[in-house]
Amino acid sequence: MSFICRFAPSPTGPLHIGGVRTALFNWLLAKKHNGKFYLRIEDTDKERSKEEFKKQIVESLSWIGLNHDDKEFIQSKNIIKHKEVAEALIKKGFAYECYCSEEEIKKQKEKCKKQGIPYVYNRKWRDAKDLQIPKNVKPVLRFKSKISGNSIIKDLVQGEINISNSIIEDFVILRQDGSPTYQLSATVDDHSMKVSHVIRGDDHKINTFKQKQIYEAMEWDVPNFAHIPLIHSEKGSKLSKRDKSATIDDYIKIGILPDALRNYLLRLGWAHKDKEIFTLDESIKLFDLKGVGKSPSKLDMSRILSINEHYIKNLNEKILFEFLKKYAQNHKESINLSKETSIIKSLNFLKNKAKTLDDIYQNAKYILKDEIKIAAEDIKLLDTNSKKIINEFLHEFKKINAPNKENLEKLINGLIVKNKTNFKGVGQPLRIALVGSRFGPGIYNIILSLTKDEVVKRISKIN
RNA sequence: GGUCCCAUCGUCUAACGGUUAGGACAGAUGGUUUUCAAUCAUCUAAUCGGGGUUCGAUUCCCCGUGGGACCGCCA
Repeated sequence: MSFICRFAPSPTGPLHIGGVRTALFNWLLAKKHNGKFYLRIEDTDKERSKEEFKKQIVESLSWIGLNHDDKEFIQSKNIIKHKEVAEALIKKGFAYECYCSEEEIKKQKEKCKKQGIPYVYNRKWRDAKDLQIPKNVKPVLRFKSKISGNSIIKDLVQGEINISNSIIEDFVILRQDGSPTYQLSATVDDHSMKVSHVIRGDDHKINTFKQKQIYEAMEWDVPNFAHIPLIHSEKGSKLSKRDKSATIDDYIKIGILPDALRNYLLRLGWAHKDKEIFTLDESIKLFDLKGVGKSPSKLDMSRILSINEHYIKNLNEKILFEFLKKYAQNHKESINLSKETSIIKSLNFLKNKAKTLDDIYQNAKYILKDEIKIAAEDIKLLDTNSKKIINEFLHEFKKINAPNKENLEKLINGLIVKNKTNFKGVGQPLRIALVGSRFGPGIYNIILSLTKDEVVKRISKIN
């Protein structure tokens, strides 16, 4: 059996994390079975579709490594084909024109609401040979849905879903302006792309019953369906693009690594025993739809951070630096070329303090910037005694030709004894002088990550 | 309101019908340390309720309850 999967977002907003997970599951299944993974941009809503969103979607997917086969499909380019299928459905007796005005429909809905009964289009024009066609109304084309009986879909995640056909109305497949609606376009495209597995969000479940009828009317093979539960916001409702930390850009902005996000998303609603960390290869090998749970899961930022931390700690420093460099370029200030080597050298301790690329960037600021600002609260800590101590340090430090951990340790231990203080008594003022804050990396790490001149310059400034 | 779906620690989840209900994140406590972190050790914490079926139910069935999705000429 061939596996042809697809991710079909509409470019009406930035890609959010639920969409990324849907794409991931499709991608994983395709890779696992040596199949295809396509990207289809569903841009038939001309009003809301924007080129910038399409770009953002494509870039986000490529950022997280979900590369698609072939060029992306642009749905609007296939409209002619969709209309041909609409024609064919008319010929086969599965579609009809409906001349109800929008007001008429609206009235019906209100009436139903008042009576407390569910609205379904009343099929007025379904068999309306003797109805007078109004001149001022342009028709829509509706699909002739089944009226009686039940329909079942065998969902690969949800199991069998059984509904009564009476609740599926005669849905619109061609708008007043003649353009195809989602139900038609998606079905026609899935068929012509030979999609074998449609993996999408839970919110499409009802659509499946509509689309299935189109497949059957056209005598096309019906693909497999898998509806995965939605991701909920921390509040517990469907994730919307307005939620904070919903779009993938929100995560990129704080410096989440693509692999970490991929790993997090994989584990959200899917598990393989007690395993938490999955390399890309492992996830391809181990992923299956059977392991996908049926209940929605909530987003958990601290979990994302923790996984990200894990990936940062385990990343080769050269690669980590490339991420950092790119991150700084896009979201902060570019890293000056002259600072590159000292940053790479310092990454081994910087990364141990970081949950995100932004943390690394912030902690590395004292290397990146030639001027350091001392926080107001920390200036207070530099009293006369600590100034005296760091001046003594400076005096001795200048004599050292090549600073290393050993000779620095000797120097500082000497100062501790001489001043009858402890490590903190020497370390804290030094850290403030060199980094601008009482928080920061270990004091030896700081000194050795700066040039001798730079250390001298910064300490000399304190007086 | 109608239809459909779901239900294990706060969160993500594991557990052929037989486990002291496991792991991870978060939280708490202690050790280490040079500040913040990190790290190590320990701890707290869950099968929504009620009925069945069964020798035995987290697991199967029914009913409640709670949560969610859908109900567009959006996708």
